[in-house]
Amino acid sequence: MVEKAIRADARRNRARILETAEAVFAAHGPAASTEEIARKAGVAIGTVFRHFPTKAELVEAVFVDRLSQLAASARQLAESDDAGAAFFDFFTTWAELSALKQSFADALANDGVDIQAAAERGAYPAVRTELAAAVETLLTRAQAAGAVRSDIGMRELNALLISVARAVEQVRDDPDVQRRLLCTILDGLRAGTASARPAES
Amino acid sequence: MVEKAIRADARRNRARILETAEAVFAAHGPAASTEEIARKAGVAIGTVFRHFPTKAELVEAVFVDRLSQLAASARQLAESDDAGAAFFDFFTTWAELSALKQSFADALANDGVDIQAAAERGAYPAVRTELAAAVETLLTRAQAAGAVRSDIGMRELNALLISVARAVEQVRDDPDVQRRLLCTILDGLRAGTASARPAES
DNA sequence: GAAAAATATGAGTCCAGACTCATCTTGTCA
DNA sequence: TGACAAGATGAGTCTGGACTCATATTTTTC
Repeated sequence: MVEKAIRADARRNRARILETAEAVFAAHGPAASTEEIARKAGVAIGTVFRHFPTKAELVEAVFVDRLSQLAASARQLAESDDAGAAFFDFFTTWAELSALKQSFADALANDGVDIQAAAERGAYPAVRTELAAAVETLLTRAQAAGAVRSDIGMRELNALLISVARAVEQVRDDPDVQRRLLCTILDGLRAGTASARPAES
Repeated sequence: MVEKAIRADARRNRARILETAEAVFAAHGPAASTEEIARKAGVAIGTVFRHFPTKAELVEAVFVDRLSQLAASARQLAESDDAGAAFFDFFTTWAELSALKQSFADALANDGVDIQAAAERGAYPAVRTELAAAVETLLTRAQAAGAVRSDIGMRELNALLISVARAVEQVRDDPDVQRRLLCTILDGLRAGTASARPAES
């Protein structure tokens, strides 16, 4: 069962393509041409299609990669003692990780318009579910701890996360603006904001 | 100087195309094909190109239309006595108007990626400036009245507006979720949330 | 180190969608 | 109502970008 027949250069190329695709999608959105990715990765276009038979699969691979990172981060934070801090930390991590990934937010937003085919099968739905579960844990615990307003659920949070990713990216040139923006949104999420308003850092 | 040589049917067609384009872009994003718009508008594709020589110009026309509406709304609200309410009302109007316009939010977000050429000339920049000015008035007055936190400026607000448009649209199927989402964001914007927290409606 | 298998190459195919234009139709105006 | 210019038509052109495949290069294996 241990498939070990992958040639070393093939593995290297695959990683390189994935990496490049991530950067290119971030810069030009998922509409960026496969040819550009191939060129920047220093391989022929045929090589890209060998590893990712369709463009949708390439896009999917990039997202699965990102989502995995975020899910891992969420799971780790879920073990923290301070449920409130864990929640807000995740939100911040999310904003940071998303900041450079325009296409990421896009694809999440329409969830299956750009990557219809891919969204139905493969690793994508699994990772997405995984992430959702981890985030839900964070939210529930933070609400139980009285740190987050209790009138919102996963749908609200999801929509908010996606839009935060976009908003933050929009002002990526100015970290101060980013911070204030994030702070504003987080303040809205706090439970009965009258109580636990920490001093501005 | 009064150019009055526009044939009646031409004016009708133009309006029809604009209207249809708005709907189609809303449904499928700005990548929707010109041919589809022509078909749904009941005209030949050549007619679309007669009125809007390039696709970018068609997209621009649709946005200018929307932006004008919003600018008008903002200007009107700016004359209200209650600066705080005016600000929050505008936010709500914005969210509603944006709710059905995916491409609208997109185009605003990247402000000149999809419509590069168009953004540089024509009515677009003018209307955009107009809207920005009206919104700035609303913000400044609301802050002066102590209704909105004073640590944010137009950049933060802008990014927030765009993200709200997206977020709201994402959950357009559920008005309750929409309301809670908007409420969360507005709460974050209020000044020293400790003071003026109205009862949950 | 040579055969075999896996992988890389990139010119070429194919197609969708923007845009053109020769020709036909219709509103306008006297 | 006739004439003519503005407008409409849609088959056809052109282009960019996804995807293929015959051939050339590696790796791997023994």
